[in-house]
Amino acid sequence: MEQAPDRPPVDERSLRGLHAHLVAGLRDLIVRGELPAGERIPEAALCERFDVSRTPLREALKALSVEGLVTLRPNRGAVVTPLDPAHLADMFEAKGVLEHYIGLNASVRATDADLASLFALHDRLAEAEAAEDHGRYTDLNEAFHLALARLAGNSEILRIYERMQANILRARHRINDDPARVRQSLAEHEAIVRAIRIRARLDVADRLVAHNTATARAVVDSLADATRRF
Amino acid sequence: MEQAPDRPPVDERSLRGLHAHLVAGLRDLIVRGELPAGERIPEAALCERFDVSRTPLREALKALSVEGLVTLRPNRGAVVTPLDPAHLADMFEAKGVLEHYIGLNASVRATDADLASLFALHDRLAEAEAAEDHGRYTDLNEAFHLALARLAGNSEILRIYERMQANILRARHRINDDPARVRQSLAEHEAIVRAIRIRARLDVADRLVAHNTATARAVVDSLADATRRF
DNA sequence: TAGGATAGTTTTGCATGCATTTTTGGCTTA
DNA sequence: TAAGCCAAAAATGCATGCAAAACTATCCTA
Repeated sequence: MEQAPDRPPVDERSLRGLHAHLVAGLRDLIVRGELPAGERIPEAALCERFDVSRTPLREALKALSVEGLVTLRPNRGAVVTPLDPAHLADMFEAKGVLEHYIGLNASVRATDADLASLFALHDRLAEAEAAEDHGRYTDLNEAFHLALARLAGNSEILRIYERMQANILRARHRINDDPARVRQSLAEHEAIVRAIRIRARLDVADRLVAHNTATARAVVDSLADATRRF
Repeated sequence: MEQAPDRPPVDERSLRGLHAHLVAGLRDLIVRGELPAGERIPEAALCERFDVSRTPLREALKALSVEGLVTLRPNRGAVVTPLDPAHLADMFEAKGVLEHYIGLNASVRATDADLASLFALHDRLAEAEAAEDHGRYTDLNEAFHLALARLAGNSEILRIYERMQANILRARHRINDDPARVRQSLAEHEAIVRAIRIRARLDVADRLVAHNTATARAVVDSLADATRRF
Protein backbone atom coordinates (compact mmCIF):
# COMPACT_ATOMS: atom_id res chain seq x y z
CA MET A 1 0.00 0.00 0.00
CA GLU A 2 1.16 3.49 -0.88
CA GLN A 3 2.08 5.69 2.02
CA ALA A 4 1.93 9.40 1.18
CA PRO A 5 5.27 10.70 2.44
CA ASP A 6 4.48 14.40 2.08
CA ARG A 7 1.03 14.52 3.68
CA PRO A 8 0.83 17.04 6.54
CA PRO A 9 1.32 15.34 9.90
CA VAL A 10 -2.25 16.12 11.02
CA ASP A 11 -4.45 13.89 8.93
CA GLU A 12 -8.13 13.91 9.75
CA ARG A 13 -7.98 10.12 9.46
CA SER A 14 -5.59 9.73 12.31
CA LEU A 15 -7.39 12.27 14.45
CA ARG A 16 -10.70 10.47 14.56
CA GLY A 17 -9.19 7.11 13.90
CA LEU A 18 -9.55 5.32 10.62
CA HIS A 19 -12.61 3.39 11.68
CA ALA A 20 -14.64 6.46 12.60
CA HIS A 21 -13.47 8.14 9.43
CA LEU A 22 -14.65 5.29 7.26
CA VAL A 23 -17.99 4.96 9.01
CA ALA A 24 -18.63 8.66 8.60
CA GLY A 25 -17.52 8.64 4.98
CA LEU A 26 -19.64 5.66 4.01
CA ARG A 27 -22.62 6.99 5.93
CA ASP A 28 -22.32 10.17 3.97
CA LEU A 29 -22.22 8.33 0.64
CA ILE A 30 -25.34 6.42 1.56
CA VAL A 31 -27.30 9.32 3.03
CA ARG A 32 -26.53 11.52 0.05
CA GLY A 33 -27.65 8.78 -2.28
CA GLU A 34 -24.33 8.34 -4.02
CA LEU A 35 -24.66 4.71 -3.05
CA PRO A 36 -28.29 4.17 -3.99
CA ALA A 37 -30.77 2.32 -1.82
CA GLY A 38 -31.05 -1.36 -2.59
CA GLU A 39 -27.81 -1.51 -4.50
CA ARG A 40 -24.85 -3.79 -3.83
CA ILE A 41 -22.00 -2.18 -1.99
CA PRO A 42 -18.93 -2.24 -4.21
CA GLU A 43 -16.33 -3.31 -1.70
CA ALA A 44 -13.37 -3.17 -4.02
CA ALA A 45 -14.23 0.23 -5.45
CA LEU A 46 -14.72 1.70 -2.00
CA CYS A 47 -11.41 0.29 -0.81
CA GLU A 48 -9.74 2.11 -3.63
CA ARG A 49 -11.70 5.29 -3.05
CA PHE A 50 -10.81 5.49 0.62
CA ASP A 51 -7.39 3.99 0.03
CA VAL A 52 -7.72 1.26 2.61
CA SER A 53 -7.71 -2.49 2.54
CA ARG A 54 -10.81 -4.61 2.86
CA THR A 55 -10.42 -5.25 6.56
CA PRO A 56 -11.26 -1.78 7.92
CA LEU A 57 -13.82 -1.23 5.19
CA ARG A 58 -15.67 -4.36 6.13
CA GLU A 59 -15.53 -3.36 9.78
CA ALA A 60 -17.21 -0.10 8.85
CA LEU A 61 -19.93 -1.96 6.95
CA LYS A 62 -20.66 -4.10 10.00
CA ALA A 63 -21.05 -0.95 12.06
CA LEU A 64 -23.36 0.67 9.51
CA SER A 65 -25.50 -2.43 9.45
CA VAL A 66 -26.29 -1.84 13.12
CA GLU A 67 -27.28 1.70 12.19
CA GLY A 68 -29.66 0.22 9.66
CA LEU A 69 -28.07 1.84 6.63
CA VAL A 70 -26.54 -1.38 5.35
CA THR A 71 -27.99 -4.85 5.15
CA LEU A 72 -25.64 -7.81 5.38
CA ARG A 73 -26.49 -10.96 3.47
CA PRO A 74 -24.25 -13.75 4.71
CA ASN A 75 -21.99 -15.01 1.92
CA ARG A 76 -23.64 -12.64 -0.50
CA GLY A 77 -22.19 -9.30 0.39
CA ALA A 78 -23.79 -6.14 1.62
CA VAL A 79 -26.41 -3.88 0.11
CA VAL A 80 -27.56 -0.38 0.95
CA THR A 81 -30.70 -1.05 2.97
CA PRO A 82 -33.66 -0.63 0.62
CA LEU A 83 -36.14 2.13 1.35
CA ASP A 84 -39.33 0.35 2.20
CA PRO A 85 -42.40 2.60 2.56
CA ALA A 86 -43.81 0.59 5.45
CA HIS A 87 -40.57 0.65 7.33
CA LEU A 88 -40.10 4.32 6.60
CA ALA A 89 -43.55 5.00 8.00
CA ASP A 90 -42.58 3.20 11.19
CA MET A 91 -39.43 5.25 11.36
CA PHE A 92 -41.31 8.51 11.00
CA GLU A 93 -43.75 7.46 13.66
CA ALA A 94 -40.90 6.66 16.01
CA LYS A 95 -39.34 10.01 15.19
CA GLY A 96 -42.63 11.64 16.08
CA VAL A 97 -42.54 9.99 19.49
CA LEU A 98 -39.05 11.35 20.08
CA GLU A 99 -39.95 14.80 18.83
CA HIS A 100 -42.85 15.02 21.21
CA TYR A 101 -40.37 14.48 24.03
CA ILE A 102 -37.93 16.91 22.47
CA GLY A 103 -40.58 19.59 22.17
CA LEU A 104 -41.67 19.21 25.76
CA ASN A 105 -38.15 19.42 27.11
CA ALA A 106 -36.11 21.59 24.78
CA SER A 107 -38.42 24.56 25.16
CA VAL A 108 -38.01 24.42 28.91
CA ARG A 109 -34.34 23.53 29.33
CA ALA A 110 -32.84 25.82 26.70
CA THR A 111 -31.10 28.99 27.84
CA ASP A 112 -31.80 32.26 26.09
CA ALA A 113 -28.47 31.95 24.34
CA ASP A 114 -29.46 28.49 23.08
CA LEU A 115 -32.65 29.90 21.69
CA ALA A 116 -30.85 32.79 20.04
CA SER A 117 -28.61 30.46 18.04
CA LEU A 118 -31.58 28.29 17.24
CA PHE A 119 -33.44 31.26 15.86
CA ALA A 120 -30.39 32.25 13.87
CA LEU A 121 -30.53 28.83 12.24
CA HIS A 122 -34.17 29.37 11.48
CA ASP A 123 -33.45 32.69 9.82
CA ARG A 124 -30.89 31.09 7.57
CA LEU A 125 -33.45 28.43 6.76
CA ALA A 126 -35.90 31.11 5.65
CA GLU A 127 -33.19 32.65 3.48
CA ALA A 128 -32.46 29.33 1.84
CA GLU A 129 -36.12 28.91 1.04
CA ALA A 130 -36.34 32.40 -0.41
CA ALA A 131 -33.29 31.68 -2.54
CA GLU A 132 -34.83 28.37 -3.57
CA ASP A 133 -31.59 26.67 -2.59
CA HIS A 134 -33.13 23.36 -1.71
CA GLY A 135 -29.92 21.59 -0.93
CA ARG A 136 -29.02 24.19 1.63
CA TYR A 137 -32.59 24.14 2.91
CA THR A 138 -32.30 20.44 3.66
CA ASP A 139 -28.98 20.86 5.43
CA LEU A 140 -30.24 23.71 7.57
CA ASN A 141 -33.48 21.95 8.30
CA GLU A 142 -31.46 18.99 9.50
CA ALA A 143 -29.24 21.23 11.60
CA PHE A 144 -32.25 22.97 13.15
CA HIS A 145 -33.89 19.75 14.25
CA LEU A 146 -30.64 18.32 15.58
CA ALA A 147 -29.95 21.50 17.53
CA LEU A 148 -33.40 21.30 19.05
CA ALA A 149 -32.87 17.63 19.91
CA ARG A 150 -29.63 18.53 21.65
CA LEU A 151 -31.42 21.11 23.76
CA ALA A 152 -33.76 18.47 25.12
CA GLY A 153 -30.83 17.30 27.21
CA ASN A 154 -31.14 13.53 26.95
CA SER A 155 -28.02 11.95 25.50
CA GLU A 156 -29.72 8.70 24.62
CA ILE A 157 -32.62 10.29 22.82
CA LEU A 158 -30.21 12.51 20.94
CA ARG A 159 -28.25 9.49 19.83
CA ILE A 160 -31.30 7.66 18.56
CA TYR A 161 -32.64 10.78 16.96
CA GLU A 162 -29.43 11.40 15.05
CA ARG A 163 -29.46 7.88 13.65
CA MET A 164 -33.05 8.22 12.65
CA GLN A 165 -32.52 11.52 10.90
CA ALA A 166 -29.67 10.03 8.88
CA ASN A 167 -31.85 7.15 7.83
CA ILE A 168 -34.75 9.36 6.87
CA LEU A 169 -32.58 11.85 5.08
CA ARG A 170 -31.94 9.22 2.44
CA ALA A 171 -35.56 9.37 1.40
CA ARG A 172 -35.98 13.04 1.98
CA HIS A 173 -34.16 14.21 -1.08
CA ARG A 174 -37.05 13.17 -3.22
CA ILE A 175 -39.37 15.81 -1.82
CA ASN A 176 -36.88 18.61 -1.68
CA ASP A 177 -37.62 19.62 -5.18
CA ASP A 178 -41.26 20.24 -4.44
CA PRO A 179 -41.38 23.99 -3.75
CA ALA A 180 -44.93 23.80 -2.42
CA ARG A 181 -43.92 21.32 0.28
CA VAL A 182 -40.82 23.34 1.13
CA ARG A 183 -42.92 26.48 1.54
CA GLN A 184 -45.36 24.59 3.72
CA SER A 185 -42.50 23.15 5.74
CA LEU A 186 -41.09 26.60 6.37
CA ALA A 187 -44.49 27.82 7.56
CA GLU A 188 -44.58 24.95 10.05
CA HIS A 189 -41.11 25.93 11.21
CA GLU A 190 -42.27 29.50 11.73
CA ALA A 191 -45.04 28.27 14.00
CA ILE A 192 -42.63 26.03 15.91
CA VAL A 193 -40.20 28.88 16.44
CA ARG A 194 -42.98 31.19 17.65
CA ALA A 195 -44.05 28.57 20.18
CA ILE A 196 -40.48 28.04 21.36
CA ARG A 197 -39.98 31.77 21.76
CA ILE A 198 -42.73 31.92 24.38
CA ARG A 199 -41.70 28.52 25.74
CA ALA A 200 -45.14 27.02 25.20
CA ARG A 201 -43.96 23.47 25.66
CA LEU A 202 -47.15 21.59 24.87
CA ASP A 203 -47.59 23.69 21.79
CA VAL A 204 -44.00 23.11 20.67
CA ALA A 205 -44.43 19.37 21.10
CA ASP A 206 -47.69 19.29 19.18
CA ARG A 207 -46.37 21.38 16.35
CA LEU A 208 -43.22 19.28 16.05
CA VAL A 209 -45.33 16.16 15.84
CA ALA A 210 -47.60 17.74 13.25
CA HIS A 211 -44.60 18.88 11.24
CA ASN A 212 -43.19 15.39 11.37
CA THR A 213 -46.48 13.88 10.29
CA ALA A 214 -46.77 16.24 7.35
CA THR A 215 -43.23 15.50 6.24
CA ALA A 216 -43.82 11.79 6.68
CA ARG A 217 -46.86 11.91 4.47
CA ALA A 218 -45.02 13.76 1.74
CA VAL A 219 -41.99 11.47 1.84
CA VAL A 220 -43.81 8.18 2.19
CA ASP A 221 -46.33 9.02 -0.49
CA SER A 222 -43.61 10.06 -2.86
CA LEU A 223 -41.67 6.90 -2.16
CA ALA A 224 -44.73 4.70 -2.55
CA ASP A 225 -45.36 6.41 -5.88
CA ALA A 226 -41.85 5.76 -7.06
CA THR A 227 -42.10 2.18 -5.90
CA ARG A 228 -45.42 1.62 -7.62
CA ARG A 229 -43.98 2.91 -10.84
CA PHE A 230 -42.08 -0.37 -11.27
CA MET B 1 -37.44 -27.38 18.49
CA GLU B 2 -34.98 -30.02 19.59
CA GLN B 3 -31.89 -30.32 17.42
CA ALA B 4 -30.50 -33.69 16.50
CA PRO B 5 -28.16 -34.98 19.21
CA ASP B 6 -25.18 -35.32 16.88
CA ARG B 7 -22.83 -32.39 16.62
CA PRO B 8 -21.26 -31.80 13.26
CA PRO B 9 -23.96 -31.40 10.58
CA VAL B 10 -26.00 -28.35 11.63
CA ASP B 11 -23.81 -25.80 13.28
CA GLU B 12 -25.62 -22.79 14.66
CA ARG B 13 -22.66 -20.70 13.54
CA SER B 14 -23.20 -21.39 9.90
CA LEU B 15 -26.94 -20.96 10.16
CA ARG B 16 -26.91 -17.39 11.40
CA GLY B 17 -23.55 -16.62 9.96
CA LEU B 18 -20.45 -16.26 12.04
CA HIS B 19 -20.79 -12.53 12.42
CA ALA B 20 -24.28 -12.67 13.89
CA HIS B 21 -23.21 -15.54 16.09
CA LEU B 22 -20.27 -13.61 17.50
CA VAL B 23 -22.26 -10.43 18.05
CA ALA B 24 -24.93 -12.37 19.91
CA GLY B 25 -22.37 -14.29 21.94
CA LEU B 26 -20.41 -11.24 22.97
CA ARG B 27 -23.56 -9.29 23.70
CA ASP B 28 -24.60 -12.06 25.99
CA LEU B 29 -21.29 -12.08 27.83
CA ILE B 30 -21.56 -8.35 28.40
CA VAL B 31 -25.22 -8.26 29.36
CA ARG B 32 -24.78 -11.08 31.82
CA GLY B 33 -21.81 -9.32 33.33
CA GLU B 34 -19.29 -12.03 32.53
CA LEU B 35 -17.36 -9.25 30.86
CA PRO B 36 -17.72 -6.57 33.53
CA ALA B 37 -18.53 -2.95 32.80
CA GLY B 38 -15.50 -0.76 32.40
CA GLU B 39 -13.11 -3.64 31.85
CA ARG B 40 -10.79 -4.15 28.91
CA ILE B 41 -12.00 -6.61 26.35
CA PRO B 42 -9.53 -9.49 26.16
CA GLU B 43 -9.33 -9.92 22.42
CA ALA B 44 -7.00 -12.89 22.44
CA ALA B 45 -8.93 -14.79 25.10
CA LEU B 46 -12.21 -14.26 23.29
CA CYS B 47 -10.72 -15.41 20.01
CA GLU B 48 -9.76 -18.62 21.69
CA ARG B 49 -13.10 -18.97 23.43
CA PHE B 50 -15.11 -18.60 20.24
CA ASP B 51 -12.43 -20.32 18.21
CA VAL B 52 -12.12 -17.61 15.60
CA SER B 53 -9.36 -15.33 14.46
CA ARG B 54 -9.13 -11.69 15.37
CA THR B 55 -10.72 -10.40 12.20
CA PRO B 56 -14.33 -11.54 12.78
CA LEU B 57 -14.03 -10.85 16.49
CA ARG B 58 -12.97 -7.29 15.88
CA GLU B 59 -15.83 -6.86 13.41
CA ALA B 60 -18.22 -7.94 16.12
CA LEU B 61 -16.72 -5.43 18.54
CA LYS B 62 -17.24 -2.62 16.05
CA ALA B 63 -20.88 -3.62 15.74
CA LEU B 64 -21.36 -3.74 19.50
CA SER B 65 -19.84 -0.32 19.82
CA VAL B 66 -22.72 1.05 17.75
CA GLU B 67 -25.09 -0.69 20.13
CA GLY B 68 -23.36 1.14 22.94
CA LEU B 69 -22.20 -1.96 24.78
CA VAL B 70 -18.58 -1.50 23.81
CA THR B 71 -16.45 1.63 23.74
CA LEU B 72 -13.60 1.79 21.25
CA ARG B 73 -10.50 3.73 22.19
CA PRO B 74 -8.40 4.19 19.07
CA ASN B 75 -5.04 2.47 19.44
CA ARG B 76 -5.91 1.46 22.95
CA GLY B 77 -8.33 -1.36 22.46
CA ALA B 78 -11.94 -1.74 23.47
CA VAL B 79 -13.62 -1.73 26.86
CA VAL B 80 -17.05 -2.76 28.01
CA THR B 81 -18.88 0.56 28.15
CA PRO B 82 -18.86 1.72 31.78
CA LEU B 83 -22.19 2.05 33.54
CA ASP B 84 -22.53 5.73 34.22
CA PRO B 85 -25.47 6.66 36.47
CA ALA B 86 -26.23 9.83 34.52
CA HIS B 87 -26.22 8.03 31.23
CA LEU B 88 -28.28 5.22 32.66
CA ALA B 89 -30.84 7.73 33.86
CA ASP B 90 -31.07 9.14 30.35
CA MET B 91 -31.53 5.67 29.01
CA PHE B 92 -34.35 4.91 31.40
CA GLU B 93 -36.03 8.18 30.55
CA ALA B 94 -35.83 7.33 26.86
CA LYS B 95 -37.20 3.90 27.59
CA GLY B 96 -40.09 5.54 29.38
CA VAL B 97 -40.87 7.56 26.29
CA LEU B 98 -40.97 4.40 24.21
CA GLU B 99 -43.04 2.54 26.76
CA HIS B 100 -45.64 5.25 26.77
CA TYR B 101 -46.02 4.69 23.04
CA ILE B 102 -45.99 0.93 23.53
CA GLY B 103 -48.69 1.09 26.15
CA LEU B 104 -50.93 3.24 24.00
CA ASN B 105 -50.63 1.00 21.00
CA ALA B 106 -50.10 -2.53 22.20
CA SER B 107 -53.29 -2.58 24.22
CA VAL B 108 -55.24 -1.61 21.14
CA ARG B 109 -53.56 -3.57 18.39
CA ALA B 110 -53.14 -6.89 20.18
CA THR B 111 -55.48 -9.73 19.31
CA ASP B 112 -57.08 -11.78 22.05
CA ALA B 113 -54.62 -14.57 21.30
CA ASP B 114 -51.73 -12.14 21.72
CA LEU B 115 -53.08 -11.12 25.07
CA ALA B 116 -53.55 -14.71 26.14
CA SER B 117 -49.90 -15.54 25.57
CA LEU B 118 -48.90 -12.30 27.25
CA PHE B 119 -50.92 -13.23 30.29
CA ALA B 120 -49.35 -16.66 30.29
CA LEU B 121 -45.98 -14.97 30.51
CA HIS B 122 -47.22 -12.92 33.38
CA ASP B 123 -48.39 -16.00 35.25
CA ARG B 124 -44.99 -17.58 34.90
CA LEU B 125 -43.50 -14.34 36.18
CA ALA B 126 -45.65 -14.57 39.29
CA GLU B 127 -44.53 -18.15 39.79
CA ALA B 128 -40.89 -17.17 39.53
CA GLU B 129 -41.43 -14.50 42.15
CA ALA B 130 -43.20 -16.95 44.45
CA ALA B 131 -40.32 -19.39 44.00
CA GLU B 132 -37.86 -16.57 44.63
CA ASP B 133 -36.04 -17.58 41.47
CA HIS B 134 -34.70 -14.16 40.70
CA GLY B 135 -32.73 -15.15 37.66
CA ARG B 136 -35.81 -16.57 36.03
CA TYR B 137 -37.80 -13.56 37.18
CA THR B 138 -35.45 -11.26 35.30
CA ASP B 139 -35.62 -13.35 32.15
CA LEU B 140 -39.40 -13.52 32.19
CA ASN B 141 -39.69 -9.85 33.01
CA GLU B 142 -37.54 -9.13 29.98
CA ALA B 143 -39.62 -11.44 27.83
CA PHE B 144 -42.86 -9.85 29.00
CA HIS B 145 -41.76 -6.34 28.13
CA LEU B 146 -40.36 -7.40 24.78
CA ALA B 147 -43.55 -9.22 23.93
CA LEU B 148 -45.53 -6.13 24.77
CA ALA B 149 -43.20 -3.99 22.68
CA ARG B 150 -43.71 -6.34 19.75
CA LEU B 151 -47.46 -5.97 20.05
CA ALA B 152 -47.20 -2.22 19.59
CA GLY B 153 -46.56 -2.96 15.94
CA ASN B 154 -43.78 -0.51 15.14
CA SER B 155 -40.66 -2.26 13.87
CA GLU B 156 -38.39 0.69 14.50
CA ILE B 157 -39.52 1.25 18.04
CA LEU B 158 -39.15 -2.44 18.73
CA ARG B 159 -35.61 -2.37 17.44
CA ILE B 160 -34.62 0.57 19.61
CA TYR B 161 -36.42 -0.88 22.57
CA GLU B 162 -34.58 -4.18 22.30
CA ARG B 163 -31.23 -2.45 22.24
CA MET B 164 -32.16 -0.36 25.21
CA GLN B 165 -33.31 -3.34 27.24
CA ALA B 166 -30.04 -5.12 26.60
CA ASN B 167 -28.11 -2.11 27.76
CA ILE B 168 -30.18 -1.64 30.88
CA LEU B 169 -30.17 -5.32 31.72
CA ARG B 170 -26.48 -5.01 32.47
CA ALA B 171 -27.25 -2.81 35.43
CA ARG B 172 -30.41 -4.57 36.40
CA HIS B 173 -28.82 -7.60 37.95
CA ARG B 174 -27.83 -5.54 40.92
CA ILE B 175 -31.41 -5.03 42.07
CA ASN B 176 -32.62 -8.50 41.38
CA ASP B 177 -31.57 -9.71 44.74
CA ASP B 178 -33.74 -7.20 46.54
CA PRO B 179 -36.90 -9.20 47.29
CA ALA B 180 -38.81 -6.09 48.30
CA ARG B 181 -38.25 -4.46 44.94
CA VAL B 182 -39.10 -7.66 43.11
CA ARG B 183 -42.36 -7.93 45.02
CA GLN B 184 -43.16 -4.32 44.27
CA SER B 185 -42.29 -4.87 40.62
CA LEU B 186 -44.65 -7.81 40.40
CA ALA B 187 -47.44 -5.73 41.91
CA GLU B 188 -46.88 -3.12 39.22
CA HIS B 189 -47.03 -5.85 36.60
CA GLU B 190 -50.33 -7.05 38.04
CA ALA B 191 -51.76 -3.58 37.59
CA ILE B 192 -50.42 -3.35 34.05
CA VAL B 193 -51.93 -6.68 33.12
CA ARG B 194 -55.31 -5.71 34.57
CA ALA B 195 -55.27 -2.54 32.51
CA ILE B 196 -54.32 -4.41 29.36
CA ARG B 197 -57.08 -6.92 29.93
CA ILE B 198 -59.71 -4.22 29.64
CA ARG B 199 -57.68 -2.44 26.97
CA ALA B 200 -57.49 0.77 28.93
CA ARG B 201 -54.78 2.25 26.78
CA LEU B 202 -54.12 5.47 28.66
CA ASP B 203 -53.97 3.53 31.86
CA VAL B 204 -51.60 0.96 30.41
CA ALA B 205 -49.31 3.68 29.16
CA ASP B 206 -49.28 5.49 32.48
CA ARG B 207 -48.63 2.36 34.45
CA LEU B 208 -45.82 1.28 32.18
CA VAL B 209 -44.20 4.65 32.59
CA ALA B 210 -44.63 4.52 36.34
CA HIS B 211 -43.19 1.00 36.44
CA ASN B 212 -40.23 2.18 34.41
CA THR B 213 -39.68 5.14 36.68
CA ALA B 214 -39.75 2.96 39.78
CA THR B 215 -37.30 0.51 38.27
CA ALA B 216 -35.09 3.35 37.13
CA ARG B 217 -34.94 4.78 40.60
CA ALA B 218 -34.02 1.44 42.12
CA VAL B 219 -31.34 0.70 39.53
CA VAL B 220 -29.80 4.14 39.32
CA ASP B 221 -29.73 4.60 43.08
CA SER B 222 -28.11 1.24 43.57
CA LEU B 223 -25.54 2.00 40.89
CA ALA B 224 -24.81 5.43 42.31
CA ASP B 225 -24.30 3.79 45.70
CA ALA B 226 -21.89 1.27 44.28
CA THR B 227 -20.04 4.02 42.44
CA ARG B 228 -19.79 6.23 45.49
CA ARG B 229 -18.32 3.39 47.44
CA PHE B 230 -14.99 3.89 45.64
C1' DT C 1 14.33 6.28 47.43
C1' DA C 2 11.46 8.64 43.99
C1' DG C 3 11.37 10.07 39.45
C1' DG C 4 12.37 9.16 34.88
C1' DA C 5 14.47 7.32 30.81
C1' DT C 6 14.66 3.09 27.96
C1' DA C 7 14.82 -1.58 26.18
C1' DG C 8 11.79 -5.41 25.74
C1' DT C 9 7.18 -7.17 25.41
C1' DT C 10 2.47 -7.04 24.30
C1' DT C 11 -1.33 -5.20 21.94
C1' DT C 12 -3.38 -2.97 18.26
C1' DG C 13 -4.48 -1.83 13.46
C1' DC C 14 -4.28 -2.78 8.91
C1' DA C 15 -2.77 -5.42 4.69
C1' DT C 16 -2.48 -9.58 2.50
C1' DG C 17 -3.29 -14.49 1.42
C1' DC C 18 -6.14 -18.37 0.70
C1' DA C 19 -10.13 -21.50 0.89
C1' DT C 20 -15.03 -21.43 0.03
C1' DT C 21 -19.09 -19.79 -1.95
C1' DT C 22 -21.54 -17.37 -5.36
C1' DT C 23 -22.02 -15.59 -9.84
C1' DT C 24 -21.28 -15.54 -14.71
C1' DG C 25 -20.93 -17.05 -19.38
C1' DG C 26 -21.00 -20.33 -22.62
C1' DC C 27 -22.28 -24.84 -24.04
C1' DT C 28 -25.45 -28.69 -24.48
C1' DT C 29 -29.77 -30.81 -25.09
C1' DA C 30 -34.60 -31.44 -25.35
C1' DT D 1 -35.63 -21.24 -28.02
C1' DA D 2 -35.42 -22.25 -23.28
C1' DA D 3 -33.94 -24.89 -19.58
C1' DG D 4 -30.18 -27.27 -17.59
C1' DC D 5 -25.41 -27.77 -16.68
C1' DC D 6 -20.66 -27.03 -16.06
C1' DA D 7 -16.28 -24.49 -15.85
C1' DA D 8 -14.16 -20.20 -15.22
C1' DA D 9 -14.20 -15.93 -12.86
C1' DA D 10 -15.24 -13.12 -9.15
C1' DA D 11 -16.70 -12.17 -4.54
C1' DT D 12 -16.83 -13.22 0.08
C1' DG D 13 -15.23 -14.69 4.72
C1' DC D 14 -11.73 -15.66 7.63
C1' DA D 15 -6.76 -16.47 9.01
C1' DT D 16 -2.36 -14.80 9.17
C1' DG D 17 1.54 -11.52 8.86
C1' DC D 18 3.75 -7.36 9.94
C1' DA D 19 4.57 -2.55 11.26
C1' DA D 20 3.38 0.85 14.64
C1' DA D 21 1.68 2.08 18.95
C1' DA D 22 1.06 1.28 23.80
C1' DC D 23 2.37 -0.96 27.92
C1' DT D 24 5.79 -3.06 31.30
C1' DA D 25 9.81 -3.75 33.73
C1' DT D 26 14.31 -2.65 34.63
C1' DC D 27 17.88 0.25 35.47
C1' DC D 28 19.86 4.72 36.08
C1' DT D 29 20.27 9.27 38.25
C1' DA D 30 19.55 12.92 41.37
